[in-house]
Amino acid sequence: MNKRQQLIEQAFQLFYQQGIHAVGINQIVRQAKVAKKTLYSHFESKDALIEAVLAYRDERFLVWLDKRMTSVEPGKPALLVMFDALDDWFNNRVPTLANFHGCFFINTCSEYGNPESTIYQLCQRHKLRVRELIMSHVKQLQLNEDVNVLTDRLVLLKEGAIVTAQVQADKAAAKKAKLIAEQLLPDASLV
Amino acid sequence: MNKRQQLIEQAFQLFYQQGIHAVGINQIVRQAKVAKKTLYSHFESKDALIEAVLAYRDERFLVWLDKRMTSVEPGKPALLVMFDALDDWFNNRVPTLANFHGCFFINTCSEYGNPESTIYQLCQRHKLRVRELIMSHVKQLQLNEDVNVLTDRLVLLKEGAIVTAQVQADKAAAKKAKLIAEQLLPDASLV
DNA sequence: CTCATGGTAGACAGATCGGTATACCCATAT
DNA sequence: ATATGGGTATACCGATCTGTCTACCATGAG
Repeated sequence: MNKRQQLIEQAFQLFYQQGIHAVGINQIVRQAKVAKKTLYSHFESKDALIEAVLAYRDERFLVWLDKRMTSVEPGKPALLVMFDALDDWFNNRVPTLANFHGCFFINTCSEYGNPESTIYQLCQRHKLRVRELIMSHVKQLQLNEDVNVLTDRLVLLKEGAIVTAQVQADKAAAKKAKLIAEQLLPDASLV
Repeated sequence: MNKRQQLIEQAFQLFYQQGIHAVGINQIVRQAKVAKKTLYSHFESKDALIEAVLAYRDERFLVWLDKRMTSVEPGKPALLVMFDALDDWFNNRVPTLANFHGCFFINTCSEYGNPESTIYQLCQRHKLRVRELIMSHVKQLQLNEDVNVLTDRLVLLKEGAIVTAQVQADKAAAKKAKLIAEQLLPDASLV
């Protein structure tokens, strides 16, 4: 019973469902069944807790996506299965990621308008890490074209799908994005 | 000097740059140079003000986008110029829309997790209206394919570009999305 | 046994929140 | 001449926020 982890996980749940500013410290400690003093012995402020929550979610999300993408043949299948994974996420078939409420990092950036802030930059870093993961699979395609270009396009489709699934409540957004991705990826996965 | 409008515009500026929850009523009236009582004579609560701000931005954005898209030949050029318009927005070349801080409606949904709330639904409605605008131009293509499918794809690219420009600070996101859109749109704009 | 450690429960402090009330000002229309 | 409507400025209310402090409890090591 690691209190620190308990706090992080409970804080994430609340932040993700209701937004960070809308959730108070008292609510977190109450639901985590932890004394307020314990929270402040582990984290020096609410901001420090938020940063820990971002790191936790970053890790969770990347491990999950990496596992899904390496569970099939490398190259085109791996890139396409990413959209199947997103589809599972949007439709709440991934308990690890909690009930879908959009991308936690996009949401957090929306709440913290200032790009100079540590919190904002942690969100950017997460997106960069996801991009790196996708790019590593794009490289397996062994294309002549620029790897960055194709990576950017897939990332853009992914972000578009996430936001559409959230705001428009379009649970089929991942499937739609996948169809576009299929058009972007060359038929011969390995030359 | 319409005080009501003054309040809406100043509130929008602050909400858009800092997030709604992060901005207090006192800050709004101070910067709008309006007495607090005047605010509450025009709006019965902060939520009512937020709703008015959403309606204001909805109108502004749609008029702007509509003008841009009808300023060129209908069909494919109109759909592609949308991405040029987004590019201008992302790079702060559209004073009407204020300095780019992502999509105000996506940001607001991120802060108001509950899809049942009026505020959330106003955001959805805005996105639906933008979709309708895009679809009206897709129809001009006179395609055999399903109009909804192509519309959804263009919307997805648009959302992806907005989020990428915001979180990743990728100011070229619109140009990248445009290249994908060109690939999706048929060469012959009118059969 | 003793005592340090890490925990609980919750009162408290100081600031700020949304919203109301008071007191005053001033232009215009009757 | 005066009454009224819309505005200003600001004190105030109760609630809630982050963060601190006090007092107590349990457990395991020396």
